[in-house]
Amino acid sequence: MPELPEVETNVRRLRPDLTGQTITDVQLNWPRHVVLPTPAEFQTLLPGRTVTGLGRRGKYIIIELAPAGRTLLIHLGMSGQLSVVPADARPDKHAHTILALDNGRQLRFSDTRKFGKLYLPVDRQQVLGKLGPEPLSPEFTAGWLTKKLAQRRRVIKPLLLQQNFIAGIGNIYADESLHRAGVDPRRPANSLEPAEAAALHASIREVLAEAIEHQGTTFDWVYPDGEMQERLRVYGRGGRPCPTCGTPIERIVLGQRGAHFCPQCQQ
DNA sequence: AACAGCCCCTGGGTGC
DNA sequence: TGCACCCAGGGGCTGT
Repeated sequence: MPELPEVETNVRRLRPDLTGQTITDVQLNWPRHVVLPTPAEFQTLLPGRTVTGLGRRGKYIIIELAPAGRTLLIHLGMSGQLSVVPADARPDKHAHTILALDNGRQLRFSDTRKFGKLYLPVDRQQVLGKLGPEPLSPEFTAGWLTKKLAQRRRVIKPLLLQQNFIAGIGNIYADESLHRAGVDPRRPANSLEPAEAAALHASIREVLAEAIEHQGTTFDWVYPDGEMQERLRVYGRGGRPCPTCGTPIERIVLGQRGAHFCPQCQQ
């Protein structure tokens, strides 16, 4: 499940392959991936535009284009993957959107579960405007988090997943951050003491930064579960011992979503 | 503001 | 080997 670190890794890998390339053709094999404008407009607006840079906001990939006036935004959903390959590379039955580039290569968007989304807005704020702060940016401070948590009665774990609260945290890193901070995922946000909020702030940044660091070396984007599991302390480890204290990890459902935590370490 | 419920999808897992 | 079934998950939407 691509969260902020995986999206960031994608951006870094794609940047050298895409920057400076001009899109010559758009193939839409699953038009419903396109949220806006209409698939037909998407198809006519892209050819002739050149990629001038790549960025990220939350879990969105931002592809800057020239001439300006439109920005390509991609959300990978749960199973989305992007790759740049030669046009004659082996066809991929899940490559639902294919952008032909003028260097004979293609940007392929594959998404087996089809939760991904493509946008080509005039104003990117139309899509990104409601997102909360970037957790790795300077504006995301312990003070900010402490203040915001005090204002919310919502349970902390589902709150961390709200993209309009903080951008980029998904189920995996929410669970991992709470474990590292020693905070029970069921606690109301406003029950956290300032010291706990500060610990959570630090944990979120550490967990995300470490994950980004590791994508570069071990994470081959197609999840090699072995590598992945080793790194995760609670996520997906229900029933297995907590790496810190040995107590079996519990798995419960919170806000319609699986939550994993150590009942001993997280209070 | 909060939250339950539903929907979109499909590979992978389980039970028969 | 195959079939029926259930589930996870990001996020948008509706209804309470």
